[in-house]
Amino acid sequence: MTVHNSEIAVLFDRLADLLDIEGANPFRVRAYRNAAQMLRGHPRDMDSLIKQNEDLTELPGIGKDLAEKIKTIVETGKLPALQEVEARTPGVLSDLMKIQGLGPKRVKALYKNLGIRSIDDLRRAAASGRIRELEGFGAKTEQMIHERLEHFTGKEQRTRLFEAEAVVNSLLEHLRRHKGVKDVTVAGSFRRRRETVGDLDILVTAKKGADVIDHFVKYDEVAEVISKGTTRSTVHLRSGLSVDLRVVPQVSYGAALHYFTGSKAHNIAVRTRGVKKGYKINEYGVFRKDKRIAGRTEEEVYESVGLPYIPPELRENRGELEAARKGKLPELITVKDIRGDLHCHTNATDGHHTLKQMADAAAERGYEYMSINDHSRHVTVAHGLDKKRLLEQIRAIDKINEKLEGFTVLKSIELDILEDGTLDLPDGVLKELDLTVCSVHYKFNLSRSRQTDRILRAMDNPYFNILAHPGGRLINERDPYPVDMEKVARGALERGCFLEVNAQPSRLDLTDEDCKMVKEMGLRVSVATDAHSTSNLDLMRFGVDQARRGWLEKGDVINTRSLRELKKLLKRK
DNA sequence: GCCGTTTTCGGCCCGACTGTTTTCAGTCG
Repeated sequence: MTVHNSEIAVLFDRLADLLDIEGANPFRVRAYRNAAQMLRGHPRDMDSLIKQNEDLTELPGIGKDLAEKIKTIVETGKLPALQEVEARTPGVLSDLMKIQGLGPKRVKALYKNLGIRSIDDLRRAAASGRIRELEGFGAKTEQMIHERLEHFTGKEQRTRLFEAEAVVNSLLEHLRRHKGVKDVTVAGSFRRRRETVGDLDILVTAKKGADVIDHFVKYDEVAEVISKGTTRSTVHLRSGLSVDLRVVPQVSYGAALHYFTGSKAHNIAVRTRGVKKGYKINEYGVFRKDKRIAGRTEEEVYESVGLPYIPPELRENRGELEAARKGKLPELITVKDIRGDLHCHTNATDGHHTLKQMADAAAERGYEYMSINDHSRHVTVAHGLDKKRLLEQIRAIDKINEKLEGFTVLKSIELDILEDGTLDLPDGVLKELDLTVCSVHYKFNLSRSRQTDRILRAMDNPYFNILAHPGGRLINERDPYPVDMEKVARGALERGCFLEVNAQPSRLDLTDEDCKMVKEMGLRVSVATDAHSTSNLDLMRFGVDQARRGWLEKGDVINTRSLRELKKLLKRK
C-alpha cells in the first residue's frame, strides 16, 4: 500500500494545528506546515524516493527529524509524534481551525473555557450566546462564528481557472470605470495560472485608495463585504468567489505585484534572501534602512536580491529560486511555439463540427498540422468509429489533404484502452494511421497496480503513441483513477511513447507536478486541446499554462516540432 | 524544526484589518 505525499501532508498539517493550539514554538509549527506544502507540490512520491535510497534531507524544508518522520509514515502509515500530541489535545480541534476567523488562540480559548471540541459543539455554543462571555470575544465575534458555520462544509472549494476568468472580466471593467484607477492586474494563483483559484487577488494602483475601495464594494455582484480599509478590502461575490483588492501607489507597483502574486512560500523565500542582504521587502518596495531602493517593477525586486525575473507560473518554491540563482531557469514554452493540435474530434463522433471545418479552423490559427482523433467503437455513447467508418474517415482526410497547402491533417484516432490492456481496433487498420492517441474511458476503479499494468500493456502495442488525459480526472468533479504515474511515464519513455497534457480546462491532465516529473525523467509530452468544436482549439493556452507550471520548455513538447520532425519522433523502435 | 559566502546557535517575511481594547491581540494573506 503506497502512502502518498498528500496523506503525509495531512498528518503534518494536523500536527502543526495541534502544536499551534498548544502554543508551541511558532517556527516549529511553520516547519511542519512548510513540509506539508512542499509535499503537496512535489512531483514524486516520498515512497518512491525512499525506495531509490534518495536523501530526503535534500528536499527544501526537510531536515533530519522530518526525514525520519516521513520514513516512519511511509513504512507504518502513522505519525507517532501526532499520536502523542493527540493524547493531550483532541485531534478534532484541528477542524475548528478551518473556520475563517478562528486561529490557534481562539480555538484554545473555546476548548479550555467552554469545552468546545467539534464543529457541532461550536454550533451549540454560538447559538446559546456563551461565546460572547469569553474574554477577548464579543458579540460580533460570536455572530461572525455563527454566520461562518452556516456555510461551513469542511472542505475547501476552489474555483476552476476558466470559471474564474469568466467572473473576473466584468469586475475588471467595473474597476477601470473609476477615474482614479491606473493599473488593474489580477495577481494571486490566477496569475500563476494554477488550475484552480481559492479567491481572486486584484491589484490596483491609484493615488487615493479609499475612493477606489468605496467604488469596489459598490460592484453589483458583491454579496457581502468582509473587510474594508483604506488600502485593502475583501468581498464575497454572488458567484461564491471571494475577491481581495489591494490598492498601492504607482511607485510600489512591482513590489506589490510580486507580493500579491505569491505564492506565499515563494514570497517568504525571496524576502528571506532580502533580509540576508540587509533589505526589507514588503508590498511597498525594497528598503535599505528606510530608503526605497527598488519596487517599481517586479524585475527590480528580483534584481535587488541578485536574481533574474522568475515567471509567475514557477513561483511555488519548488526549486525556482535555486534555478534562478544558478542561471538555470527554464525558457518556458509559449502558445506561439505550438505548431499543431494532436487531439481533435469531429461530428463523426461527439464533436460539433465537420472534418473540413476543424481543418480550416486549425489552419486559420496558424498551425502546420492537426490530427483528427475521433472515438473508437467502445465509446458507444459517442457513436465511436469501427474499422469501416475509420477507413472512410481516412479516405476523407486524404481528399482534404490533396487540396490543402502548407497544412496537413494527420490521420489518427482516440483509441480506447480496453480492460485487459488491448486496444479497441485491430492492428490491421491502425497501421493506416499517422499516429494514435489512446485513453482509459471506463473501469476507473481498478487497483493502482492493475490500472498501471493495463496502460503499460496497451503501450506494448507498437501502434500506441500518446496516452491521452493520463490521470482521468475532472477537476472538482471526478478524482483521478489510482495509477502509478511515474511507472507509466517510465514505461512510455522506454517504449518511445508520449503522455498528453490535455488542455481542456476541466481536465488539465497531466498535472503540473507530473509535467515536472516527466521532464526530469526526459520524457516528452503532447499539449493538445481535445477539441470538440472549432472554438475549442483556443483552449490550447490553458494546456500551455499547465505545461509552463510544470517547467516545460519548447523542446519538451512534441507538437512544437515541424511535421517532419514530429513524424520522426512518433516512429517507434 | 530548519538553516548557514555574516552563523552549527540564534535567528526565522511583513503589513492590513477587525474587534475588543483604551494600546493591542488575533487572524489573514
